[in-house]
Amino acid sequence: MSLRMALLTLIAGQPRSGYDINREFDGVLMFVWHAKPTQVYPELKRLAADGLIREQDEGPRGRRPYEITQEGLRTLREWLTTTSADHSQRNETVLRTFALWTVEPAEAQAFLREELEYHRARLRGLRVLQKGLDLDRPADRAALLGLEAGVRRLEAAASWAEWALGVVATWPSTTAPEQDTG
Amino acid sequence: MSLRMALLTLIAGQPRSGYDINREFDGVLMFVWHAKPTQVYPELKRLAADGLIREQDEGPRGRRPYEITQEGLRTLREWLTTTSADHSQRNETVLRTFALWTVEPAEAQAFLREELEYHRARLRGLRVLQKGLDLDRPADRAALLGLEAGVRRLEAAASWAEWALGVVATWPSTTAPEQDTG
DNA sequence: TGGAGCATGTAAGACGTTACATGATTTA
DNA sequence: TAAATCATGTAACGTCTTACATGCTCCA
Repeated sequence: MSLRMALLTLIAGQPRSGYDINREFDGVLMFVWHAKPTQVYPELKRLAADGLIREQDEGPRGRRPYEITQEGLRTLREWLTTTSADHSQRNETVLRTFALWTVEPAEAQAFLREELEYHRARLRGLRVLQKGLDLDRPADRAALLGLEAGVRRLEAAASWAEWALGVVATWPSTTAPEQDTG
Repeated sequence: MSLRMALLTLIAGQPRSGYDINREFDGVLMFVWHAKPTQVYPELKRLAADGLIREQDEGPRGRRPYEITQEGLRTLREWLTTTSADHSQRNETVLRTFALWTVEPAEAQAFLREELEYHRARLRGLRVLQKGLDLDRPADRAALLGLEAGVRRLEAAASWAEWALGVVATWPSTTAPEQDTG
């Protein structure tokens, strides 16, 4: 259900084609929602068939931009005000962390260093995007909040990885299990 | 693929039945991984058929606890060391945030207050769990890192919601659009 | 003119959820 | 002895991914 709402949210902000949406799913929205092109295009057709979005005139290079309809906007508002958010998440970084005790501390540290680097790089990207917003546009004012959520999450993830690296440094090797020194 | 790894991770930490695992997916692991009982039970059967886990003697009340095998542990280590984590995420709270400009500021604030309360409540729960860990057990040492990741994420989410409430307070009503006062 | 990227799609299969089913054990 | 909870499952359906297909346009 939420893929529909993700598409409506993007198109409500400004008219977009499937291709535009796919680029967002690969970029900014990677930490919010994502879908493959093969899922996006048929869903856009369905939204149009249901009257929630409308195909605009074909743009350059065969683009098919969609705009939101009154009915689409109404559906989006209803979703926001009458249903509550699903808080269940899937986070592979944390899942792997729970299994880290099964590998050598050196391997665990390699994993954490990779995570640290990844989150730092993403953080830089988000901050650039945040500066590009036009706060006179209501949709961009909301995007500011959304991007700030991403920035704070990435900062938390990066500082966690740094902290975890220090903790793992104190772990005994798995092949030479801990022994008391008494 | 990662559901298998989530199950292996849990069972590697200590033997567990499907029921145990379902309770974890509903509780601690809600921000890490989740699956419904109807997906968990068949997957456990498959893992056992593949020799990655082994059914122990039937416990009280018809419980069927599984323990990890050497082959299962080897598979888990290989996953950790030879593949890298998928960082794509789905976060309905942030998705909804991008659409918040379509509703009245008062409705947006109600949403943010609900989020704030939710994250604060979860945070308290995680901190209790973290205190219950036995750091002499390697699996619990890894769990400490995992739970800390959750704590930091929830802290970030709560402080973001507080900040966002302040920002939304400055938004003009959608029915009475902004006008310059000059 | 040939390669990279633009832009949209179909089909098959894997993964995940919802609805439903079953029986045992503990507690009131 | 009735209700709540424990504990495991099947079937149908919906969502998402992977593999494959097509043609256009920009740039070197």
